[in-house]
Amino acid sequence: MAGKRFSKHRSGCPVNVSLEVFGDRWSLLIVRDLMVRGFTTFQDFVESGEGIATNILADRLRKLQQCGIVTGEKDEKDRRRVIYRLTEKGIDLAPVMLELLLWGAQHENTGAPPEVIAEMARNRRAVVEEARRRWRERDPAPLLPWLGGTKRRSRPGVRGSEEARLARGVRRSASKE
Amino acid sequence: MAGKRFSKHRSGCPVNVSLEVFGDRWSLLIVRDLMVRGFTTFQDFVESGEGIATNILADRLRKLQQCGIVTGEKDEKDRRRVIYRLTEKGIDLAPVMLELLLWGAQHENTGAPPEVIAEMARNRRAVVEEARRRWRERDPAPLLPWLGGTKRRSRPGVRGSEEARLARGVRRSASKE
DNA sequence: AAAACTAGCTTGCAAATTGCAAGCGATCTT
DNA sequence: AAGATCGCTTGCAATTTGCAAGCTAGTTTT
Repeated sequence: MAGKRFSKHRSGCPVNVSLEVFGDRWSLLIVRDLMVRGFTTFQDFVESGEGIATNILADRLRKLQQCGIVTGEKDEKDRRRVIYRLTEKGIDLAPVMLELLLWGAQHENTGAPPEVIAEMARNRRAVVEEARRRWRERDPAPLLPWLGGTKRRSRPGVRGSEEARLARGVRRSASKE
Repeated sequence: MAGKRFSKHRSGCPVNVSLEVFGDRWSLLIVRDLMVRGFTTFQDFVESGEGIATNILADRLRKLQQCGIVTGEKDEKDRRRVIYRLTEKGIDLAPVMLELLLWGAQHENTGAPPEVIAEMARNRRAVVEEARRRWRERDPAPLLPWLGGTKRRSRPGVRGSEEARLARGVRRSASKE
């Protein structure tokens, strides 16, 4: 009960531990796609624009499962498929993801519309809460349509000002902040 | 003016761009040490516990300077020394760092006192504002004493409940959130 | 002012990780 | 029964890392 400290980690600093888990080019992109783009299958990631190699993808999915951020279960309807989902530990990365997004959008040359970014920065809580809601209710519609890979839209036509509503903090949880 | 999109990046997604800048094991640890431990010199990082190799350190410091997160200027008093500091773009990573810290502390086995973490989670704004204040005023005292490498404490003896005060959000900026 | 020392790198090299292409077994589809 | 598809695995070359050693400009000691 009192022998090993911080098990396998190089240092007990939480920042270091977090980076040991997903401090590389790909892990958080996978989490992003699960969280924000409604991806669920291996194929989704392979076709996902940034061009991850399949061996790396398989490796990262395995590691993310091992540390409890992602689950993978066989699809009932097509037994070849594995359906990947975020665990609660995984969806808890939403604030990290959001801050990463805001920083990148504010300081680098990205494809994100500045007004939307500004609104998101103003309504951080609402954005995170919306991400959580989608995860809870397994809503597969992508959270940020301007991200590009808009596959699997639920009802085509309802979307379009989705990100604007979101950024404005329409959801009830946005009362204070 | 209308030729190349998103200059050198693989995809215009802000998350991807951010990860291209500091998505590796070491970059954010360097930023952390500059931000919360008051590190300023090459030597500080070398002795910093996690054991970064000097070639990697030199490389990361160079890259962080190239993308405007860090500056390096010769020390007036000892011309061998280079003093590294965060730019404003660099200190803007404080929210990312905080969320990374909170996630790690809440979900992994780390050395962070749970009560302090809980308080920090409750007072995110105050913590970030305190980090900014220290950066603005060039206050070299480490922000998180329990992080370990407590070098260069300003007045030894005043410390000890520093992190507790911080977490409780003592600073004026913590009024709402 | 010579010798010894220090800070911040650079270099060389072995080991690990990555990217790319091809292959493979299990599961649909026709 | 013959493809096509899905989620991987394997092989291999290229890049990146970790470790030790060296090197240069500036500093302290003698």
